Amino acid sequence: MGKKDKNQVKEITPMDVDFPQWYTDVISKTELCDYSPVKGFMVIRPYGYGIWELIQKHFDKRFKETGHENMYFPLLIPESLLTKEAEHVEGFAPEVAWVTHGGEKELAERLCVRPTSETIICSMYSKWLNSYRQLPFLYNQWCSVVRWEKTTRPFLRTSEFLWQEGHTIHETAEEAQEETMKMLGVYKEVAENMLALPVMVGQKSEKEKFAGADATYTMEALMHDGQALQSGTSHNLGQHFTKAFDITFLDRNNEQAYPFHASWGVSTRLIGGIIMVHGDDSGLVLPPEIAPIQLVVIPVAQHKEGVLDKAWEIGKALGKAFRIKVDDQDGYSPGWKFNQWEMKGVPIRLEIGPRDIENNQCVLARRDTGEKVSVSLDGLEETVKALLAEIQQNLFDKAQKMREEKTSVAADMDQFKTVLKENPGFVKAMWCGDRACEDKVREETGASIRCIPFEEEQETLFEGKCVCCGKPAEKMAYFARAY
RNA sequence: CGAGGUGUAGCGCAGUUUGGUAGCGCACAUGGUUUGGGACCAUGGGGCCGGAGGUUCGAAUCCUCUCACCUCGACCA
Repeated sequence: MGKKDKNQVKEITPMDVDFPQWYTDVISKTELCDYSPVKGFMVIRPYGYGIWELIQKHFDKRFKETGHENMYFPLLIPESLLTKEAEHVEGFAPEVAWVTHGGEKELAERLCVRPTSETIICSMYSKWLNSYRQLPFLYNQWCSVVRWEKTTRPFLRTSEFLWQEGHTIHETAEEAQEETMKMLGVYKEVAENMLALPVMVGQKSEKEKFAGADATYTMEALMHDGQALQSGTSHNLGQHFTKAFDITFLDRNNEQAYPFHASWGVSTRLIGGIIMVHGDDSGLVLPPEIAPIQLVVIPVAQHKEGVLDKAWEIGKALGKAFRIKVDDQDGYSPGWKFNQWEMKGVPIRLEIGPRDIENNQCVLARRDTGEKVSVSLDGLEETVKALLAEIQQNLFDKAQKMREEKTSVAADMDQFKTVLKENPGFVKAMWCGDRACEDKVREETGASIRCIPFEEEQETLFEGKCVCCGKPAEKMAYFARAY
């Protein structure tokens, strides 16, 4: 894009100048969300909610394909339930909101607004489960949760956020682990194929794991500014909650046993990830799979005979196969519309004017590259379909390339600091497993362990010496500063 | 919760130092000319200057106290 064009989008601060400002500019100018009267609570506007609905659709489809059913649990959880699992309450207590009154009357027991639903769900599971024949329980719920955050940012960290939480119960530890890994795999697949977000997957350190889990697995995406975003987590909760909530069943040996539990979630934070991975100085760039509008038809010289009719004819035909909009607003120049829809991240713009109609063609402009081509109106649906697929793939490839460019290795602390400063992003380094080393890296560099990759992705760097203490280390970890 | 910053029309800002009729750009409305990368002319509507106290003949401006929001840190999806 030329200099002149860049200057035309006056409303958005360039990324290089001020990345956080760029982010807030983009979300407000594109009307994804707005601030509400209550701090930390955001209003998701139609365009932003449209993206969320599509994200939901893709994940929900895969959840159902993997055997899960949706359900819904209440918003409020009695204090006595929340406090049953010790690690869990310790982790969440500082950020729960409490309901103390019903009308004017003080409640006998205060109720918390769910920060997550393990406790209320397990309290019900214990009523429902009797026999191994009923297992596994494969349930999910779409809802919102509240965590009273001190610092909030739209989509990335809000006091209330929309998410899904899957809660499954299994006969054996192996099955719970299998489910945990399977859902992490589903997350990665949808993130990469539908949201075009390349993610690193792996395990969280003890320090970073979920309060009340045996193990937490995560997918981590890398943003344009080199910071990582935890984009989804899958927890193996072992028997922490099943024991605390006395969930028991008669097993195959006719003995009472505690089952094994897994939970997994993704949230509206993903929208923040999409913005910060794909966006540019002109605004949003949306992957076709989750774009509320995949193609916008812009009539040129629309006052002229036949132009609007043709635009609508094309729009209606394409509308059967794609999510489209015909921008026939009067009083805005085509140039203004071009910029407007570019800012909104619509993958393809279709221009149709008198010259095109004469030649039985139209102009297609792609958002990801800015490239414009004239194509025939014959076979247009196929052309558009292929182009959308190409854009989807290109966005993923670009993001992956960016991540690779922003990934460094470090042998020791000095090198760690240098590479992180010169090329902010992921730093691959050996880690001995000691909490002290993890803390020290964090303290001195601001980077935390984002994930410890699985066997197949593991490498031994620098003769297996811990980046911090130099002692033998078996595992390589991905470090980064994070949102 | 620590450190900075900002609150004036829907949005972006000037005006505050030195108190004296509340302004500019964009957006909005109406009419007209335009329309292949943010068109132009004319006319018009819109404000307890975040809130509460105080000083003063007079406060957006000075003083005190508050509230909200943004950014950066510490903590989390």
